[in-house]
Amino acid sequence: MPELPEVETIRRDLEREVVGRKIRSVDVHEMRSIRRHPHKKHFSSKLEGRKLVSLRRRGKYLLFDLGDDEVLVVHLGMSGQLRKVPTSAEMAPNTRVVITFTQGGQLRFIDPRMFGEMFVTAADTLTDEVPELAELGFDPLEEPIPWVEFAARLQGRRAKLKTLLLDQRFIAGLGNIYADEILFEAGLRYDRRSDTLSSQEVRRLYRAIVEVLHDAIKHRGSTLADAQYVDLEGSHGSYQDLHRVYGRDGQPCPRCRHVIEKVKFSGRSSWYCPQCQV
DNA sequence: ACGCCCGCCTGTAAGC
DNA sequence: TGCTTACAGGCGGGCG
Repeated sequence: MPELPEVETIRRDLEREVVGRKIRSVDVHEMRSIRRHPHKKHFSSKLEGRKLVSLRRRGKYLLFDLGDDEVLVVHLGMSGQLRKVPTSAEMAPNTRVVITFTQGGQLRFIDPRMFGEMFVTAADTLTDEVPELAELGFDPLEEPIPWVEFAARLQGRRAKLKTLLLDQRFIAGLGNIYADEILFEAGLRYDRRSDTLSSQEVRRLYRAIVEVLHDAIKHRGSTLADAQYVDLEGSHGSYQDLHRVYGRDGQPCPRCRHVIEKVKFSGRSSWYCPQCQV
């Protein structure tokens, strides 16, 4: 799915193209995509007539401020897309929710696998009603922490590094692609225990997190061969061309030329260089 | 508290 | 060619 760089790319597009607009009508084609609501009307009536006042991102969540203390929460899951299209555009397969604006144009939520979701909730009870948001760890770009604090948090756990990077309660926004790319950049193995890092290694890891994410945003995220991730306009990202280990088993390491390996780690694929990641 | 597995879904590619 | 299986960027729950 979209990870932090892809969600941030979409957020910036939405800010320019959609924020400030007023919602005329909402069509829900699939209950599963609004599964926290008891029925379609319960969701659509909370949006119709409202304005998208502003938009924030926390980790992989998009939070639209609707005014009147209400928030539209969007999580794209594994295959979710948000597309801004003219009202006359043909309906793409797997379109789950359609939001029509008063000045014309639509925002469409397309999601083949339906792991993504949208819901409206009160802003002041957001964290009570949505525990996964309340428990979200720091966002490395929106709420960076001092590296000594990061060091303390790593020291306080005895988990493998990749497990921690993927744990949204520890750090918000990373997924399988960027966890692997960050660990490569930092020169650290996926299975290195978090409490064994030297302070130099902690700094390298923190710097790698920030650099890889910034770089990926600069290139508008990663679109893999399945083309599941596209931006608001339907365009691909280009950061996949700069991946140094993800999906590159059998190819030479860009740093030391040793062959990149692919392993299974807690049920999913991981790529790394066995020579320069320690 | 942690690690591991499953289920949630559809779509695609690889394997037989 | 056609069927089966594995796998895919996420996440929550349950189990030992």
